[in-house]
Amino acid sequence: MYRVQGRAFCGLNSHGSLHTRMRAIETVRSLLEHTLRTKGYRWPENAEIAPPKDARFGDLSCNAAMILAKQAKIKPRDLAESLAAAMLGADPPEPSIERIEVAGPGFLNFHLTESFWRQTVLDVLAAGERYGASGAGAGRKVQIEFVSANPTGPLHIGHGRGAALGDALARILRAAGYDVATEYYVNDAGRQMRLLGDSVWSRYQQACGRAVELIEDGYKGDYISDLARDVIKIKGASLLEIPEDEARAFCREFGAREISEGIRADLADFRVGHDVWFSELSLVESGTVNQTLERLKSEGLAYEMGGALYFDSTRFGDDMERVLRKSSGELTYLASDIAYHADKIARGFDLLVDIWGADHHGYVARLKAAVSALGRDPDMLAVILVQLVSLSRRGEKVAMSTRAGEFVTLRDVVAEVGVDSARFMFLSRKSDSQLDFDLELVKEQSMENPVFYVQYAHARVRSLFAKAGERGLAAPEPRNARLDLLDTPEDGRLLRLLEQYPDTVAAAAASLSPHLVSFYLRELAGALHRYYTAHQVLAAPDPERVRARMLLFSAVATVVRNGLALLGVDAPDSMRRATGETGETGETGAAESPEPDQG
RNA sequence: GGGCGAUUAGCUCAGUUGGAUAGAGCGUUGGCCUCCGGAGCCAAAGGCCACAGGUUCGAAUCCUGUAUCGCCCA
Repeated sequence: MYRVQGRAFCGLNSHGSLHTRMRAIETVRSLLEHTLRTKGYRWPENAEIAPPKDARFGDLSCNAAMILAKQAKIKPRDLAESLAAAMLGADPPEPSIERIEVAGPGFLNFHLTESFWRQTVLDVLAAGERYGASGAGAGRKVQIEFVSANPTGPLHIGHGRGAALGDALARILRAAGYDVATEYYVNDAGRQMRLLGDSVWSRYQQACGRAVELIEDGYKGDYISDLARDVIKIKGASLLEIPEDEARAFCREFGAREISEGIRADLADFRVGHDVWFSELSLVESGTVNQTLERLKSEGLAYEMGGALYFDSTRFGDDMERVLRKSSGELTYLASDIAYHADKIARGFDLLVDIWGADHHGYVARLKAAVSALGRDPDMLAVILVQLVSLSRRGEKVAMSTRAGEFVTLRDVVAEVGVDSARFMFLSRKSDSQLDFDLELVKEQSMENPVFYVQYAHARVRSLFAKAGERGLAAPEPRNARLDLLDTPEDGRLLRLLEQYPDTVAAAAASLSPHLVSFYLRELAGALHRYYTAHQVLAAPDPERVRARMLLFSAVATVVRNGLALLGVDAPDSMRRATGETGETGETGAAESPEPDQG
């Protein structure tokens, strides 16, 4: 997470900071790199400077000597000793380094001065909500495509996981200095849309009294009947009078539009927005798909056989050729997916991130092959596969069917547990592990759901400041504050964590892993709670100490707030109000009866 | 039959891309309110990192097999 150099995701990590003051890792690295140069060594490729897991090993630890030892033909510890001596004797001396120790097989352990860490409070307060932001991404253009569910039904909880992930990733990458665009690809062409239209059409006919069978493989949820009733409200029975093709088309377009609007509303209520909604149909109708296929053909990467058109993806590492256009003339999803990604590439993105459900993993190889075929490095496409979410209630699995009464839609789940809980839960797991989402545990607000633990840390500070206001204590001025009074172990812990935050954000961005932020926040909140128990703030021994601790707490609250903002989670001033309700006030019915709707 | 992902404490999960004595929360057990919010804090117990080999100074991490679970494909 704190790698200083090496291969991060697609090589996108680099360095940069909004702060004029050197950060801890940069300080150490710069000193060590300079020392290595004077001794004729180069910085080893995979060396890293990172906080060790055991605080006894100092603030930052580096393994460079162990890596260099082999080529230098020196014992690792001997090399480390000579490097340490050289660094301590550097001219001019590095004032923020207190001491350097050689330990274990040859680690260099750096202890920085307390006054270095105390400066972090000023950094945080000066940067405010920008603290943690960096230029690490150097403005590189990243596109994140996520959710992209077919507009054939409401979003379910699995989509929610992808939505939370994509949205948080966008926020994190923006904070880390990337130029981010988010996009939803609407599969509004093809067979599934026909099935949707036909499903509504058959329900419509039934509702109008015509005895027809439901179509095979059609969509069967209650929302289909609802759509059919909506059609009747608009059109009455008039669709029965027009040619059937037109009636089906109307049902299809109407259904897709209604469902799309529902999806947008669900996402908005989940605090997720996309910059662009991109229509598959528009690619087909504009001829872009056919142009792309022609291009592949002319380059010898696609060929006709038996009336069908094949993409020769095997030459790019896929294990079989893939059909682009069936002999019936129908285009496959892959055909428009390739055209879509060609379009993305043409828009000049440096990195494309696709977030898919794990059940689509079979598409990764062929789409990467497509990117290669389009003449680009396949690693410019990063596919994040989100494992499925299993829903349970008190340990009992909740069936993920569309049967009435099951809480399967994202909307229902969010109405029950709240946006904050749901988002934090999704973002507290790495994306490629399966997630068990227990509705009762999440709702109970027990520590099984750490969002409250983190939010409480923020609320604690805020209510403390409210109390300070009641007592006539003014918010202290950072200038001239006696930060040297932040001298307990608990102070040191908080200060170091505050300093780590920008690295955490940059690491989360570079590895496309929002869960690093949520784990960080749990640690920071824990350190705050511990501090709170160990020391008094407003009732500290002397006024200077009160001011110093208030500044520290203010900085902690800022970082908690900033971190939660990256996850799209609220940072409340008080936990006294119900936290399950968020964003919009619950619309009537949403949180009402959990009983199966017998209608 | 092929492929992808997973397997770490009783449960849910981290583990900084190969580093030092493997961590957290929940649960269990035992402590902490004269004190700014106890939705909190402290401590203890709990591990053959699925299994077997291999690579090297060093492996939960990388390689090869095997087992189990989930999912895709034919």
